[in-house]
Amino acid sequence: MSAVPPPPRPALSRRRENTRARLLEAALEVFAERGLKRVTVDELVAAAGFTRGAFYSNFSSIDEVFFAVFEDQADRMLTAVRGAIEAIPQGEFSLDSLGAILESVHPFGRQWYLIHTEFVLLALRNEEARTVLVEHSRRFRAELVDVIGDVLVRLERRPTIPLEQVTETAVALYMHSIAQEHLGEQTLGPDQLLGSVLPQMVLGFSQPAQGT
Amino acid sequence: MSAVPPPPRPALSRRRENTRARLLEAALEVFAERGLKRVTVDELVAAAGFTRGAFYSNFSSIDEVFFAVFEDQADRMLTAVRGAIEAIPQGEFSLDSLGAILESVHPFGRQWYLIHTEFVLLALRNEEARTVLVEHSRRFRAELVDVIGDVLVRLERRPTIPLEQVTETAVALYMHSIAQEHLGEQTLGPDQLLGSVLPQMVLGFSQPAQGT
DNA sequence: CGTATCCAATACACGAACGTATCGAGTGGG
DNA sequence: CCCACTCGATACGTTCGTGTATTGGATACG
Repeated sequence: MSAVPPPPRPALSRRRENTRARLLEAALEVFAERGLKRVTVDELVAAAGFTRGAFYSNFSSIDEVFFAVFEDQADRMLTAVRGAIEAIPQGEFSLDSLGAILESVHPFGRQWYLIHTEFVLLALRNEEARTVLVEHSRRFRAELVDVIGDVLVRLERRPTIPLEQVTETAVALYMHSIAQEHLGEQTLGPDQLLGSVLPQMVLGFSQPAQGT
Repeated sequence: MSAVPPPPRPALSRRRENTRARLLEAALEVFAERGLKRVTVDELVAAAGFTRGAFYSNFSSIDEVFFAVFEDQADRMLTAVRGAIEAIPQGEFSLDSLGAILESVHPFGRQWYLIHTEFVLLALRNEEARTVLVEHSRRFRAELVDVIGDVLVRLERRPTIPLEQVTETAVALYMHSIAQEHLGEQTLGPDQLLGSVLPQMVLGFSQPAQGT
Protein backbone atom coordinates (compact mmCIF):
# COMPACT_ATOMS: atom_id res chain seq x y z
CA MET A 1 0.00 0.00 0.00
CA SER A 2 2.74 2.45 -0.82
CA ALA A 3 1.44 4.20 -3.92
CA VAL A 4 -1.23 6.63 -3.01
CA PRO A 5 -4.06 6.39 -5.52
CA PRO A 6 -3.16 8.90 -8.22
CA PRO A 7 -5.38 11.91 -8.73
CA PRO A 8 -8.79 11.45 -10.27
CA ARG A 9 -8.80 10.25 -13.85
CA PRO A 10 -11.29 12.24 -15.82
CA ALA A 11 -9.34 11.56 -18.96
CA LEU A 12 -10.12 8.37 -20.76
CA SER A 13 -13.80 8.65 -20.23
CA ARG A 14 -14.27 10.58 -23.45
CA ARG A 15 -14.23 7.49 -25.59
CA ARG A 16 -16.44 5.86 -23.03
CA GLU A 17 -19.02 8.59 -23.09
CA ASN A 18 -19.06 8.48 -26.84
CA THR A 19 -19.84 4.79 -27.04
CA ARG A 20 -22.38 5.12 -24.29
CA ALA A 21 -24.10 7.85 -26.27
CA ARG A 22 -24.06 5.79 -29.44
CA LEU A 23 -25.52 2.86 -27.55
CA LEU A 24 -28.33 4.96 -26.16
CA GLU A 25 -29.01 6.44 -29.56
CA ALA A 26 -29.33 3.02 -31.12
CA ALA A 27 -31.34 1.80 -28.15
CA LEU A 28 -34.00 4.42 -28.75
CA GLU A 29 -34.47 3.22 -32.29
CA VAL A 30 -34.46 -0.44 -31.45
CA PHE A 31 -36.76 -0.20 -28.47
CA ALA A 32 -39.25 1.81 -30.48
CA GLU A 33 -39.11 -0.60 -33.39
CA ARG A 34 -39.25 -3.85 -31.51
CA GLY A 35 -40.31 -3.25 -27.92
CA LEU A 36 -38.45 -3.70 -24.66
CA LYS A 37 -38.64 -7.45 -24.21
CA ARG A 38 -38.00 -8.29 -27.84
CA VAL A 39 -34.64 -6.52 -27.89
CA THR A 40 -31.54 -8.62 -27.25
CA VAL A 41 -28.09 -7.43 -26.35
CA ASP A 42 -26.72 -8.65 -29.67
CA GLU A 43 -29.37 -6.78 -31.60
CA LEU A 44 -28.74 -3.59 -29.72
CA VAL A 45 -24.98 -3.54 -30.08
CA ALA A 46 -25.24 -4.49 -33.74
CA ALA A 47 -27.47 -1.48 -34.34
CA ALA A 48 -24.89 0.70 -32.61
CA GLY A 49 -21.94 -0.83 -34.43
CA PHE A 50 -20.38 -2.53 -31.42
CA THR A 51 -20.13 -6.01 -29.95
CA ARG A 52 -21.22 -7.47 -26.65
CA GLY A 53 -18.08 -6.27 -24.94
CA ALA A 54 -19.00 -2.64 -25.32
CA PHE A 55 -22.41 -3.26 -23.86
CA TYR A 56 -21.38 -5.04 -20.69
CA SER A 57 -18.64 -2.52 -20.18
CA ASN A 58 -21.21 0.26 -19.99
CA PHE A 59 -24.40 -1.34 -18.76
CA SER A 60 -25.36 -4.42 -16.85
CA SER A 61 -28.73 -5.28 -18.32
CA ILE A 62 -31.17 -4.37 -21.07
CA ASP A 63 -33.61 -3.03 -18.54
CA GLU A 64 -31.03 -0.59 -17.26
CA VAL A 65 -30.61 0.76 -20.78
CA PHE A 66 -34.35 1.12 -21.12
CA PHE A 67 -34.49 3.21 -17.97
CA ALA A 68 -31.68 5.37 -19.29
CA VAL A 69 -33.39 5.85 -22.64
CA PHE A 70 -36.63 6.83 -20.99
CA GLU A 71 -35.05 9.34 -18.67
CA ASP A 72 -32.97 10.71 -21.51
CA GLN A 73 -35.97 11.22 -23.76
CA ALA A 74 -38.02 12.60 -20.93
CA ASP A 75 -35.36 15.20 -20.31
CA ARG A 76 -35.26 16.15 -23.96
CA MET A 77 -39.02 16.53 -24.01
CA LEU A 78 -38.91 18.76 -21.00
CA THR A 79 -36.17 20.85 -22.55
CA ALA A 80 -38.14 21.17 -25.78
CA VAL A 81 -41.23 22.29 -23.93
CA ARG A 82 -39.31 24.80 -21.87
CA GLY A 83 -37.72 26.13 -25.02
CA ALA A 84 -41.06 26.52 -26.70
CA ILE A 85 -42.44 28.30 -23.67
CA GLU A 86 -39.57 30.74 -23.50
CA ALA A 87 -39.94 31.46 -27.21
CA ILE A 88 -43.36 32.87 -26.50
CA PRO A 89 -43.40 36.62 -25.85
CA GLN A 90 -44.10 37.24 -22.21
CA GLY A 91 -47.73 37.47 -21.40
CA GLU A 92 -48.66 36.71 -24.97
CA PHE A 93 -49.92 33.22 -24.27
CA SER A 94 -52.81 32.26 -26.47
CA LEU A 95 -54.29 29.15 -27.95
CA ASP A 96 -51.63 29.35 -30.61
CA SER A 97 -49.06 29.06 -27.87
CA LEU A 98 -50.41 25.64 -27.04
CA GLY A 99 -50.14 24.80 -30.69
CA ALA A 100 -46.51 25.92 -30.72
CA ILE A 101 -45.79 23.73 -27.72
CA LEU A 102 -47.44 20.74 -29.35
CA GLU A 103 -45.34 21.26 -32.44
CA SER A 104 -42.18 21.50 -30.43
CA VAL A 105 -42.70 18.01 -29.07
CA HIS A 106 -44.19 16.53 -32.19
CA PRO A 107 -40.85 15.45 -33.67
CA PHE A 108 -40.61 12.99 -30.80
CA GLY A 109 -44.02 11.71 -31.87
CA ARG A 110 -44.19 8.02 -32.48
CA GLN A 111 -40.97 7.04 -30.75
CA TRP A 112 -41.88 8.92 -27.64
CA TYR A 113 -45.32 7.39 -27.54
CA LEU A 114 -43.89 3.88 -27.82
CA ILE A 115 -41.19 4.38 -25.22
CA HIS A 116 -43.47 6.21 -22.83
CA THR A 117 -46.33 3.75 -23.10
CA GLU A 118 -44.05 0.80 -22.61
CA PHE A 119 -42.62 2.53 -19.58
CA VAL A 120 -46.08 3.04 -18.18
CA LEU A 121 -46.74 -0.67 -18.50
CA LEU A 122 -43.46 -1.36 -16.78
CA ALA A 123 -44.33 1.10 -14.04
CA LEU A 124 -47.63 -0.66 -13.37
CA ARG A 125 -45.68 -3.80 -12.52
CA ASN A 126 -42.42 -2.46 -11.16
CA GLU A 127 -41.90 -0.25 -8.14
CA GLU A 128 -38.71 1.41 -9.35
CA ALA A 129 -40.12 2.32 -12.74
CA ARG A 130 -43.20 3.68 -11.03
CA THR A 131 -41.11 6.09 -8.98
CA VAL A 132 -39.25 7.34 -12.02
CA LEU A 133 -42.40 7.73 -14.06
CA VAL A 134 -44.34 9.60 -11.41
CA GLU A 135 -41.46 11.97 -10.82
CA HIS A 136 -41.07 12.71 -14.51
CA SER A 137 -44.79 13.23 -14.90
CA ARG A 138 -44.84 15.60 -11.97
CA ARG A 139 -42.16 17.83 -13.48
CA PHE A 140 -43.75 17.75 -16.84
CA ARG A 141 -47.21 18.66 -15.64
CA ALA A 142 -45.74 21.43 -13.54
CA GLU A 143 -44.47 23.18 -16.66
CA LEU A 144 -47.72 22.79 -18.52
CA VAL A 145 -50.01 23.84 -15.73
CA ASP A 146 -48.50 27.29 -15.70
CA VAL A 147 -48.82 27.75 -19.43
CA ILE A 148 -52.37 26.52 -19.62
CA GLY A 149 -53.25 28.65 -16.63
CA ASP A 150 -51.81 31.70 -18.34
CA VAL A 151 -53.66 30.96 -21.54
CA LEU A 152 -56.91 30.74 -19.66
CA VAL A 153 -56.28 34.01 -17.86
CA ARG A 154 -55.38 35.76 -21.06
CA LEU A 155 -58.52 34.49 -22.76
CA GLU A 156 -60.46 35.57 -19.70
CA ARG A 157 -61.69 32.07 -19.12
CA ARG A 158 -61.82 30.39 -15.76
CA PRO A 159 -61.58 26.63 -15.85
CA THR A 160 -64.67 24.87 -14.57
CA ILE A 161 -62.48 22.03 -13.37
CA PRO A 162 -59.17 22.15 -11.50
CA LEU A 163 -56.28 23.28 -13.62
CA GLU A 164 -54.40 20.09 -12.84
CA GLN A 165 -57.19 18.05 -14.33
CA VAL A 166 -57.26 20.18 -17.42
CA THR A 167 -53.55 19.63 -17.88
CA GLU A 168 -53.72 15.91 -17.21
CA THR A 169 -56.54 15.62 -19.70
CA ALA A 170 -54.63 17.49 -22.35
CA VAL A 171 -51.65 15.20 -21.94
CA ALA A 172 -53.82 12.11 -22.07
CA LEU A 173 -55.49 13.29 -25.25
CA TYR A 174 -52.22 14.20 -26.89
CA MET A 175 -50.76 10.77 -26.22
CA HIS A 176 -53.89 9.06 -27.41
CA SER A 177 -53.95 11.13 -30.57
CA ILE A 178 -50.48 9.97 -31.52
CA ALA A 179 -51.54 6.36 -31.19
CA GLN A 180 -54.63 6.94 -33.29
CA GLU A 181 -52.61 8.71 -35.91
CA HIS A 182 -50.27 5.76 -36.33
CA LEU A 183 -53.06 3.23 -36.21
CA GLY A 184 -54.45 4.91 -39.28
CA GLU A 185 -57.55 6.23 -37.58
CA GLN A 186 -58.85 9.61 -38.61
CA THR A 187 -61.21 10.42 -35.77
CA LEU A 188 -58.72 11.84 -33.33
CA GLY A 189 -55.31 12.68 -34.69
CA PRO A 190 -53.21 15.62 -33.48
CA ASP A 191 -54.93 17.85 -36.01
CA GLN A 192 -58.40 17.27 -34.68
CA LEU A 193 -56.98 17.55 -31.21
CA LEU A 194 -55.67 21.03 -31.80
CA GLY A 195 -58.43 22.20 -34.05
CA SER A 196 -61.45 21.27 -32.04
CA VAL A 197 -61.14 18.91 -29.11
CA LEU A 198 -58.56 20.78 -27.10
CA PRO A 199 -60.16 24.20 -27.49
CA GLN A 200 -63.57 22.79 -26.68
CA MET A 201 -62.33 20.90 -23.72
CA VAL A 202 -59.70 23.12 -22.21
CA LEU A 203 -61.28 26.39 -22.97
CA GLY A 204 -64.94 25.63 -23.14
CA PHE A 205 -65.52 26.83 -26.66
CA SER A 206 -64.60 25.78 -30.13
CA GLN A 207 -62.43 27.44 -32.71
CA PRO A 208 -64.16 29.23 -35.54
CA ALA A 209 -63.89 26.22 -37.78
CA GLN A 210 -66.88 24.72 -39.49
CA GLY A 211 -70.20 26.40 -39.20
CA THR A 212 -72.69 23.87 -37.89
CA MET B 1 -81.70 -27.03 -28.25
CA SER B 2 -82.78 -29.22 -31.14
CA ALA B 3 -80.81 -32.36 -31.76
CA VAL B 4 -78.47 -31.61 -34.56
CA PRO B 5 -77.53 -34.89 -36.15
CA PRO B 6 -74.08 -35.58 -34.77
CA PRO B 7 -72.06 -35.61 -37.95
CA PRO B 8 -68.57 -36.95 -37.36
CA ARG B 9 -67.44 -36.45 -33.79
CA PRO B 10 -68.97 -33.69 -31.68
CA ALA B 11 -68.24 -35.69 -28.59
CA LEU B 12 -64.77 -35.59 -27.14
CA SER B 13 -64.27 -31.95 -27.76
CA ARG B 14 -65.93 -31.10 -24.45
CA ARG B 15 -62.82 -31.90 -22.48
CA ARG B 16 -60.88 -29.98 -25.08
CA GLU B 17 -62.98 -26.90 -24.79
CA ASN B 18 -62.69 -27.05 -21.05
CA THR B 19 -58.91 -27.06 -21.02
CA ARG B 20 -58.85 -24.38 -23.66
CA ALA B 21 -61.04 -22.23 -21.45
CA ARG B 22 -58.87 -22.86 -18.41
CA LEU B 23 -55.80 -21.96 -20.42
CA LEU B 24 -57.34 -18.70 -21.56
CA GLU B 25 -58.46 -17.90 -18.06
CA ALA B 26 -54.97 -18.39 -16.70
CA ALA B 27 -53.50 -16.53 -19.66
CA LEU B 28 -55.47 -13.40 -18.79
CA GLU B 29 -54.02 -13.40 -15.29
CA VAL B 30 -50.50 -14.14 -16.35
CA PHE B 31 -50.39 -11.68 -19.22
CA ALA B 32 -51.74 -8.94 -16.99
CA GLU B 33 -49.26 -9.72 -14.24
CA ARG B 34 -46.15 -10.19 -16.31
CA GLY B 35 -46.70 -8.83 -19.79
CA LEU B 36 -46.80 -10.55 -23.14
CA LYS B 37 -43.14 -11.15 -23.80
CA ARG B 38 -42.28 -12.16 -20.26
CA VAL B 39 -44.71 -15.06 -20.27
CA THR B 40 -43.35 -18.48 -21.15
CA VAL B 41 -45.31 -21.56 -22.12
CA ASP B 42 -44.22 -23.31 -18.95
CA GLU B 43 -45.38 -20.43 -16.80
CA LEU B 44 -48.74 -20.28 -18.50
CA VAL B 45 -49.57 -23.96 -18.32
CA ALA B 46 -48.40 -24.12 -14.71
CA ALA B 47 -50.83 -21.35 -13.82
CA ALA B 48 -53.59 -23.29 -15.51
CA GLY B 49 -52.62 -26.60 -13.92
CA PHE B 50 -51.42 -28.29 -17.07
CA THR B 51 -48.16 -29.18 -18.75
CA ARG B 52 -46.69 -28.26 -22.10
CA GLY B 53 -48.63 -31.00 -23.85
CA ALA B 54 -51.95 -29.34 -23.20
CA PHE B 55 -50.71 -26.08 -24.58
CA TYR B 56 -49.35 -27.28 -27.90
CA SER B 57 -52.42 -29.44 -28.36
CA ASN B 58 -54.60 -26.31 -28.28
CA PHE B 59 -52.42 -23.47 -29.49
CA SER B 60 -49.34 -23.06 -31.56
CA SER B 61 -47.69 -20.04 -30.00
CA ILE B 62 -47.88 -17.62 -27.10
CA ASP B 63 -48.81 -14.81 -29.43
CA GLU B 64 -51.80 -16.74 -30.67
CA VAL B 65 -53.04 -17.05 -27.10
CA PHE B 66 -52.56 -13.36 -26.58
CA PHE B 67 -54.72 -12.59 -29.57
CA ALA B 68 -57.36 -14.97 -28.25
CA VAL B 69 -57.29 -13.37 -24.82
CA PHE B 70 -57.65 -9.92 -26.27
CA GLU B 71 -60.54 -10.81 -28.51
CA ASP B 72 -62.19 -12.71 -25.67
CA GLN B 73 -61.94 -9.79 -23.28
CA ALA B 74 -62.99 -7.34 -25.94
CA ASP B 75 -66.13 -9.37 -26.52
CA ARG B 76 -66.90 -9.46 -22.82
CA MET B 77 -66.47 -5.70 -22.59
CA LEU B 78 -68.82 -5.20 -25.48
CA THR B 79 -71.37 -7.53 -23.92
CA ALA B 80 -71.12 -5.71 -20.61
CA VAL B 81 -71.64 -2.36 -22.26
CA ARG B 82 -74.60 -3.61 -24.26
CA GLY B 83 -76.09 -5.06 -21.10
CA ALA B 84 -75.67 -1.78 -19.26
CA ILE B 85 -77.26 0.11 -22.13
CA GLU B 86 -80.26 -2.20 -22.29
CA ALA B 87 -80.71 -1.88 -18.56
CA ILE B 88 -81.41 1.80 -19.02
CA PRO B 89 -85.09 2.66 -19.48
CA GLN B 90 -85.71 3.65 -23.06
CA GLY B 91 -85.20 7.29 -23.71
CA GLU B 92 -84.09 7.89 -20.15
CA PHE B 93 -80.44 8.39 -20.99
CA SER B 94 -78.79 10.91 -18.73
CA LEU B 95 -75.37 11.63 -17.36
CA ASP B 96 -76.03 8.94 -14.79
CA SER B 97 -76.43 6.50 -17.64
CA LEU B 98 -72.83 7.15 -18.61
CA GLY B 99 -71.90 6.51 -15.00
CA ALA B 100 -73.76 3.21 -15.08
CA ILE B 101 -71.91 2.19 -18.21
CA LEU B 102 -68.59 3.10 -16.69
CA GLU B 103 -69.40 1.00 -13.65
CA SER B 104 -70.38 -1.95 -15.80
CA VAL B 105 -66.92 -2.10 -17.31
CA HIS B 106 -65.01 -1.11 -14.21
CA PRO B 107 -64.58 -4.69 -12.96
CA PHE B 108 -62.37 -5.28 -15.96
CA GLY B 109 -60.34 -2.29 -14.83
CA ARG B 110 -56.66 -2.92 -14.41
CA GLN B 111 -56.46 -6.17 -16.35
CA TRP B 112 -58.27 -4.72 -19.30
CA TYR B 113 -56.04 -1.68 -19.34
CA LEU B 114 -52.92 -3.81 -19.32
CA ILE B 115 -54.08 -6.21 -22.01
CA HIS B 116 -55.50 -3.47 -24.17
CA THR B 117 -52.49 -1.21 -23.91
CA GLU B 118 -50.11 -4.02 -24.68
CA PHE B 119 -52.25 -4.90 -27.66
CA VAL B 120 -52.08 -1.32 -28.87
CA LEU B 121 -48.31 -1.46 -28.74
CA LEU B 122 -48.39 -4.72 -30.64
CA ALA B 123 -50.74 -3.21 -33.20
CA LEU B 124 -48.37 -0.32 -33.82
CA ARG B 125 -45.75 -2.82 -34.93
CA ASN B 126 -47.81 -5.66 -36.37
CA GLU B 127 -50.22 -5.55 -39.27
CA GLU B 128 -52.44 -8.38 -38.10
CA ALA B 129 -52.89 -7.01 -34.61
CA ARG B 130 -53.65 -3.62 -36.10
CA THR B 131 -56.52 -5.04 -38.09
CA VAL B 132 -58.01 -6.78 -35.07
CA LEU B 133 -57.64 -3.71 -32.88
CA VAL B 134 -59.17 -1.29 -35.33
CA GLU B 135 -62.10 -3.58 -35.92
CA HIS B 136 -62.74 -3.98 -32.21
CA SER B 137 -62.45 -0.27 -31.62
CA ARG B 138 -64.90 0.41 -34.40
CA ARG B 139 -67.58 -1.81 -32.90
CA PHE B 140 -67.00 -0.45 -29.47
CA ARG B 141 -67.23 3.18 -30.48
CA ALA B 142 -70.32 2.44 -32.49
CA GLU B 143 -72.17 1.40 -29.35
CA LEU B 144 -71.00 4.38 -27.38
CA VAL B 145 -71.68 6.99 -30.00
CA ASP B 146 -75.38 6.23 -29.89
CA VAL B 147 -75.58 6.44 -26.14
CA ILE B 148 -73.63 9.65 -25.88
CA GLY B 149 -75.63 11.11 -28.71
CA ASP B 150 -78.85 10.27 -26.89
CA VAL B 151 -77.58 11.76 -23.68
CA LEU B 152 -76.77 14.98 -25.43
CA VAL B 153 -80.17 15.15 -27.07
CA ARG B 154 -81.91 14.48 -23.79
CA LEU B 155 -79.93 17.20 -22.08
CA GLU B 156 -80.72 19.48 -24.98
CA ARG B 157 -77.06 19.96 -25.74
CA ARG B 158 -75.56 19.93 -29.18
CA PRO B 159 -71.92 18.88 -29.28
CA THR B 160 -69.62 21.60 -30.54
CA ILE B 161 -67.35 18.93 -31.97
CA PRO B 162 -68.25 15.80 -33.96
CA LEU B 163 -69.87 13.10 -31.89
CA GLU B 164 -67.20 10.62 -32.92
CA GLN B 165 -64.54 12.84 -31.44
CA VAL B 166 -66.49 13.22 -28.24
CA THR B 167 -66.70 9.45 -27.96
CA GLU B 168 -63.08 8.87 -28.83
CA THR B 169 -62.09 11.43 -26.24
CA ALA B 170 -64.21 9.81 -23.56
CA VAL B 171 -62.61 6.45 -24.23
CA ALA B 172 -59.13 7.91 -24.17
CA LEU B 173 -59.79 9.61 -20.87
CA TYR B 174 -61.28 6.51 -19.31
CA MET B 175 -58.27 4.42 -20.24
CA HIS B 176 -55.90 7.06 -18.99
CA SER B 177 -57.77 7.37 -15.73
CA ILE B 178 -57.32 3.68 -15.01
CA ALA B 179 -53.59 3.98 -15.47
CA GLN B 180 -53.41 7.01 -13.22
CA GLU B 181 -55.45 5.25 -10.59
CA HIS B 182 -53.05 2.33 -10.45
CA LEU B 183 -50.00 4.53 -10.58
CA GLY B 184 -51.22 6.07 -7.35
CA GLU B 185 -51.91 9.46 -8.85
CA GLN B 186 -54.89 11.39 -7.57
CA THR B 187 -55.32 14.03 -10.25
CA LEU B 188 -57.33 12.03 -12.73
CA GLY B 189 -58.82 8.79 -11.49
CA PRO B 190 -62.19 7.43 -12.63
CA ASP B 191 -63.89 9.46 -9.90
CA GLN B 192 -62.64 12.80 -11.12
CA LEU B 193 -63.37 11.68 -14.63
CA LEU B 194 -67.02 11.08 -13.92
CA GLY B 195 -67.48 13.91 -11.50
CA SER B 196 -66.00 16.77 -13.42
CA VAL B 197 -63.88 16.12 -16.49
CA LEU B 198 -66.35 14.10 -18.51
CA PRO B 199 -69.32 16.39 -17.86
CA GLN B 200 -67.25 19.44 -18.63
CA MET B 201 -65.79 17.95 -21.74
CA VAL B 202 -68.59 15.92 -23.21
CA LEU B 203 -71.43 18.14 -22.24
CA GLY B 204 -69.90 21.54 -22.00
CA PHE B 205 -70.78 22.20 -18.40
CA SER B 206 -69.79 20.89 -15.00
CA GLN B 207 -71.80 18.98 -12.47
CA PRO B 208 -73.19 20.94 -9.53
CA ALA B 209 -70.16 20.11 -7.47
CA GLN B 210 -68.08 22.82 -5.83
CA GLY B 211 -69.23 26.37 -6.03
CA THR B 212 -66.41 28.47 -7.39
C1' DC C 1 -66.24 -55.90 -21.83
C1' DG C 2 -63.17 -54.78 -25.48
C1' DT C 3 -61.52 -51.48 -28.66
C1' DA C 4 -60.66 -47.35 -31.24
C1' DT C 5 -59.82 -42.65 -30.67
C1' DC C 6 -58.62 -38.45 -28.61
C1' DC C 7 -55.93 -35.62 -25.66
C1' DA C 8 -52.71 -34.27 -22.27
C1' DA C 9 -48.15 -35.84 -20.00
C1' DT C 10 -43.36 -36.69 -20.62
C1' DA C 11 -38.87 -36.86 -22.69
C1' DC C 12 -35.68 -34.93 -25.78
C1' DA C 13 -33.05 -32.28 -29.11
C1' DC C 14 -32.14 -27.87 -30.70
C1' DG C 15 -31.29 -22.94 -30.68
C1' DA C 16 -31.10 -18.43 -28.66
C1' DA C 17 -29.49 -15.31 -25.48
C1' DC C 18 -26.92 -14.38 -21.43
C1' DG C 19 -22.88 -13.26 -18.60
C1' DT C 20 -17.98 -13.95 -17.88
C1' DA C 21 -13.22 -14.36 -18.62
C1' DT C 22 -9.59 -13.23 -21.51
C1' DC C 23 -7.12 -10.75 -25.01
C1' DG C 24 -5.47 -6.98 -27.74
C1' DA C 25 -5.66 -2.34 -29.38
C1' DG C 26 -5.85 2.32 -28.45
C1' DT C 27 -5.02 6.37 -25.23
C1' DG C 28 -3.13 9.62 -22.04
C1' DG C 29 0.71 10.38 -18.71
C1' DG C 30 5.52 10.78 -17.70
C1' DC D 1 9.13 7.31 -26.72
C1' DC D 2 7.58 4.11 -23.57
C1' DC D 3 4.58 2.63 -19.98
C1' DA D 4 0.30 1.81 -17.45
C1' DC D 5 -4.19 1.56 -17.93
C1' DT D 6 -8.72 1.61 -19.94
C1' DC D 7 -12.09 -0.11 -22.89
C1' DG D 8 -14.08 -2.77 -26.43
C1' DA D 9 -13.63 -7.43 -29.14
C1' DT D 10 -13.71 -12.35 -28.96
C1' DA D 11 -14.50 -16.93 -27.27
C1' DC D 12 -16.70 -19.87 -24.13
C1' DG D 13 -19.81 -22.32 -20.93
C1' DT D 14 -24.41 -22.27 -19.16
C1' DT D 15 -29.07 -21.48 -18.68
C1' DC D 16 -33.62 -21.12 -20.48
C1' DG D 17 -37.30 -21.72 -23.56
C1' DT D 18 -39.15 -23.83 -27.58
C1' DG D 19 -41.29 -27.30 -30.49
C1' DT D 20 -41.72 -32.17 -31.58
C1' DA D 21 -42.14 -37.01 -31.03
C1' DT D 22 -43.73 -40.49 -28.21
C1' DT D 23 -46.33 -42.54 -24.44
C1' DG D 24 -50.06 -43.45 -21.28
C1' DG D 25 -54.63 -42.78 -19.67
C1' DA D 26 -59.39 -41.51 -20.34
C1' DT D 27 -63.81 -41.66 -22.94
C1' DA D 28 -67.33 -43.05 -26.31
C1' DC D 29 -69.00 -46.80 -28.93
C1' DG D 30 -70.05 -51.45 -30.41
